[in-house]
Amino acid sequence: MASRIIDGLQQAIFEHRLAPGTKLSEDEVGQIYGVSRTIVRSALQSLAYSQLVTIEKNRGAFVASPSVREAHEVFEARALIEPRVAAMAAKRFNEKHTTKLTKHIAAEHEAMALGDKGKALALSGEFHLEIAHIAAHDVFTDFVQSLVKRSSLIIAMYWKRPDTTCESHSHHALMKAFSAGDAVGAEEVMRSHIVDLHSGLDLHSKKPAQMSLADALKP
Amino acid sequence: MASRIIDGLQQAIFEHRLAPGTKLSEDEVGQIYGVSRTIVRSALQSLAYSQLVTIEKNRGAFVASPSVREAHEVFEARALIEPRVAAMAAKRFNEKHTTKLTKHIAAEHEAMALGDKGKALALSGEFHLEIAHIAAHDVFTDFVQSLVKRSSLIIAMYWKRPDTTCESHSHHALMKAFSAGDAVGAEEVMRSHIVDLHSGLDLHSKKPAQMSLADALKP
DNA sequence: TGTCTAAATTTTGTATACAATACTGAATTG
DNA sequence: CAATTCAGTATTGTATACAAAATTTAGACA
Repeated sequence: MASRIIDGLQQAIFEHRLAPGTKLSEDEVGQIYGVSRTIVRSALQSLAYSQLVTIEKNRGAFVASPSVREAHEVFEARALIEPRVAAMAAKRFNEKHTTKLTKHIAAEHEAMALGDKGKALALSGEFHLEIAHIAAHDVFTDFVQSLVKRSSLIIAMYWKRPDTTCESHSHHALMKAFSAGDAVGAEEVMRSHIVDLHSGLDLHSKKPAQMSLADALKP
Repeated sequence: MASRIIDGLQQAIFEHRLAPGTKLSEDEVGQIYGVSRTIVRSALQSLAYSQLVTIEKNRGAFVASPSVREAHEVFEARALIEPRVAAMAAKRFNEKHTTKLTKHIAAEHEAMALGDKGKALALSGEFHLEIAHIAAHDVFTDFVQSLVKRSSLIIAMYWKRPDTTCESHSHHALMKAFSAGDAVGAEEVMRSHIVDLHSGLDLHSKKPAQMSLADALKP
């Protein structure tokens, strides 16, 4: 099944084990996962839809290397959509959601304490996706999922301070607004949280390092 | 190339020549377009990604049949995103855009006058997409494109009055706001235009006709 | 008749084979 | 020595072949 390959590549991209620009040869990927190119092609096509991979005709697939401009756009989109989603979630929030999100925040803390940056980043993204699920709006959920995935790659590329993840505070504040059923508050907290994330990026560097070159140094 | 098949199927879906629920057999589609199943599968996967087709494991692909709920969600999303896009477009608007949109509106009028409902619907969707291009925000443009496509299918299924298309007035008002560089005005016109479209749907019917049954009557 | 079962058929899922295109590098030439 | 051409190699694009699953059909039985 292709989903195993999609997940594997996604994870590797988010954790920067596959650097932006890296060539994803169909044969190579197929041998690693023990499947034929047919499946790999399907997986790569799927990853291309979610913009984590770029496919060039007759040249193959590469790990995406989002531009500074694209990074801005993704966070502008999040700043428009997610506050609305948070407001919707606040209106539907109940006890079950509390326990689920609480666990999530705890897991984030733990990952951060252990210094597992990759896992912390993944969990932080899942938190936003979980909120969309609570809002129970499939169209917005799809958008948020897409934006969160792209953000994971963008953060992996452009995050200013490799040490800090600095998220948990906002997530706690969101929880509070949800518990109080405060839609307006949740909306505002979410907006400023997204703006924070956006401003935590270093989007002034001339160009993202073209990793395919770095890769070329290897042999 | 798969794009020919994607376009062909899309057009057929929008124009209701392929009814929601219709089975899209890989072999059948492949023979029609003179390509192998490989290409057809790729095309169907692409259409599934844009939600115009539903793929069920081991059962195949079917023309999507968006639910009433999905219809509401799509237009709610449009009502959030497109006004913002319109405001951005208003700020970047110039002469070249005027001529392009004017032509577009004329074409819509013509199609409507000729009673070509399918073409009028397609042009109306393209108008919204054109605005997104003017706004020059790739992320929002992708979202608008996706939403417009889904809207085309939804309108084909749920539109109240088969005769009226009733759009051109709003499109003209949008043009006016753009020309004046009036971002706030454009935003508001767009919002009410989307709400109009939304309320032009008949979303009270118990269930969309399951066309696969109607199809079964054929032989 | 109507329903259940099982073989036969069709259709999708996956792997492989062949074709077309792009990449690599050595030989050649200015 | 730089640039260029032209094989040879490697990789992607597409078609086909085989495997697995679902659907259909036929027949048995009540």
